[in-house]
Amino acid sequence: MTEKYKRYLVTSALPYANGPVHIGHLAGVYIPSDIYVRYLRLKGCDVISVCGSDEHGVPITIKARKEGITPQQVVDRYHQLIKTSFERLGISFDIYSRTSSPVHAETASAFFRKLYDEGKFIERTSEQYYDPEAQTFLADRYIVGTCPKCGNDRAYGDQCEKCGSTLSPDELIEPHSAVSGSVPEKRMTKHWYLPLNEYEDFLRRWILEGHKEWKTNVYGQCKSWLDGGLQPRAVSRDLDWGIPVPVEGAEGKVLYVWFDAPIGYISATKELTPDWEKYWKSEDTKMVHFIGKDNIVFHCIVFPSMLKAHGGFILPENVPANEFLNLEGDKISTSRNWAIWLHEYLDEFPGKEDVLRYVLCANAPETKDNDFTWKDFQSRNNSELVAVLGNFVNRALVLTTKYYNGVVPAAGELTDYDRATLAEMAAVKGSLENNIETFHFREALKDAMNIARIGNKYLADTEPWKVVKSDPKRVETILHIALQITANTAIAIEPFMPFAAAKILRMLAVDKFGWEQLGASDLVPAGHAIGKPELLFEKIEDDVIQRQLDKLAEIKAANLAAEASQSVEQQKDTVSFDDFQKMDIRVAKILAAEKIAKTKKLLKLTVDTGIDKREIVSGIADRFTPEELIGRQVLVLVNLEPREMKGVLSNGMILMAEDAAGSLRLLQPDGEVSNGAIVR
RNA sequence: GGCGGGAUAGCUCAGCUGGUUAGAGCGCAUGAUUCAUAAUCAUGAGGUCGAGAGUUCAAGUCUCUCUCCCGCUACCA
Repeated sequence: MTEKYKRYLVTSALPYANGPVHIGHLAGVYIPSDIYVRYLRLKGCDVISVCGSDEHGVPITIKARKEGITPQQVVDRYHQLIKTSFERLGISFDIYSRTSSPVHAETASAFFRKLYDEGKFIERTSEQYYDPEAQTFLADRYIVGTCPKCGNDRAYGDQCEKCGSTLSPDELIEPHSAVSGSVPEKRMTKHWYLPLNEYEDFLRRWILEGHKEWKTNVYGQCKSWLDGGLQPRAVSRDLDWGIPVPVEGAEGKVLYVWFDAPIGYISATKELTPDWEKYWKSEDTKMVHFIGKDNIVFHCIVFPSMLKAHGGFILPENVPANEFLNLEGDKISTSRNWAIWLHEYLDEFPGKEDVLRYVLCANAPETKDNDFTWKDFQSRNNSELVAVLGNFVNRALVLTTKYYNGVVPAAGELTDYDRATLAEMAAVKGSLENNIETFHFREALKDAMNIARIGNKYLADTEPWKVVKSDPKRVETILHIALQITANTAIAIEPFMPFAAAKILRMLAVDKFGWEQLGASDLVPAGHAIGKPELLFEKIEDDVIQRQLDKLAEIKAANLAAEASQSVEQQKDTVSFDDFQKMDIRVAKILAAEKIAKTKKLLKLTVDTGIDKREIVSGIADRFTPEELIGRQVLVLVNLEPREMKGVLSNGMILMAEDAAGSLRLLQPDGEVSNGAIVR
């Protein structure tokens, strides 16, 4: 399968430079991509691995504003941190660039301009929120208000971070600008859109017919989008942080971050090599995008459409997207600090880069979301890395040192068992290659570890420590073979654990091998002096793990405390008695309740308000069943402006009490009163 | 509600185009062993393959219905 391609271009999702990298990013994207790339390099393939920081977009400007620094300062900080953390973990990008680089600005700008000039965009004018005081348009993120769902008074126009619900700015209660605090108004603004719908046929043929081999999660998601019909997507935004739209009269507009970010792969390649075009424009290049599942649509639908619209570029041959990694049973969350940050791990576990690489690969969320636990981390280190891999290498080296003073003995006549063992070792290669090339890295890692298992079994079966007393000549052969297996182990684990591989080579006092030598039984020649044996991995004791668990427990406690302190909202502005009197709240009885079809949360309630019998729509179906509501008396705001939802007219609002934890309660008179009783 | 993914031994996961007694690693039990970081090796116990129905000579593997988890999405006054 590799003959068809002369070279490889491997991209890894650009980390967003508003925070450090955590284990979820690593397991999902960077470890798999690095394994793939290291494997190809070891094979001698022409391969480049490109990545960089994604440094534009609204969240970065918000973070900057919050901290009172410039967006550039924010991205400088995280770019540096991310770049060095990757290096320390041995992630071997050929280039780690950034989207604020001049080359990128030029590349993205030219890309846009070409599509613009060729009429590949459509222009649309629409209403957007505008801050009259700061004289700027406001992205949804920049509009702050009270969440209609949970009452959080710091919800953003696109999402409430407290209850997690997705919002639009129109839904916010008392919306105001995060920039100036003024009340936003709507103004007309012009933007450019990429008409994805025009690429539907091409995408269908290319993905649904041409790439059935893609992972089921990727293929399924693409199919879902294509079947749903694609819409034109805006490629520009009103913002002052980003790459200016290179069109006359587009002042104050920048390229939308999703448009500019993937072009970052191209610019990074340009920065890496003047030969960049052969990687991007030559049909005999195999391009592979490593991403997380949140990025599937961009990399399979949007970016390919961009490339197609531009013309001249190749398309990805595969997009191996992983699912998400959880941490100790809970979703990893940057804002809640529920994560293991790479830079912290590197500081706290010096010399254990490979342990993290190993565990994250062995437990990678390849087919479904997975859970990282410290206990599993410890167990994999102690009973797999130490006991199987480290132990085997140590046994072979120590025996050689002990019996032959560190000089590799010559092999005599091989027994059938020797030959069978060597054959078994050589057979690993095929399976290992196949698994890596089809992106089954968990299985591939097992294959690599198998070589050490074969070695342990070989030593246990041949018992050199016993035979040395009766047949010292035979032991020379045994250890010669054990050392060959050791050298093979170093080759096989290199893509996964480069540090350990290098250490084995150092202890064997040999140069790096090529991938094609895997399976060979003449890697370490007789008479060669090996180095001093050292431990490859060390045991991790309970107290180390406990410390990490304690740390997480503290974070959890801190989060709970923070939630509790926020749980009681501040009192709202005073209202006049007149205003209060305008609200007509009555006791009403729920006569009927039924779920509205095609919604998850909406209930259609028929209530007797005393005044009349009317229908009210309420979004509480996930908390209450119709049965438990019928017959109950509740409080209803009866003179609320009617509103239609899902085709049902809602005449009023059921009043409920909800606390910060999201617990929802009906309000009910403490005894039966007649319907229509006034609440005041 | 719509769409996508997942549900297989105590735990983490393999099981390709349906075909002999359902596999691996860890954990557990028993035995062997002591070169090795109490590390290894062998053997074994453990599963009505989420539930139900169907197609078939034959289903973990195909079809339908349902349940539960995880995403995305939807007009949650």
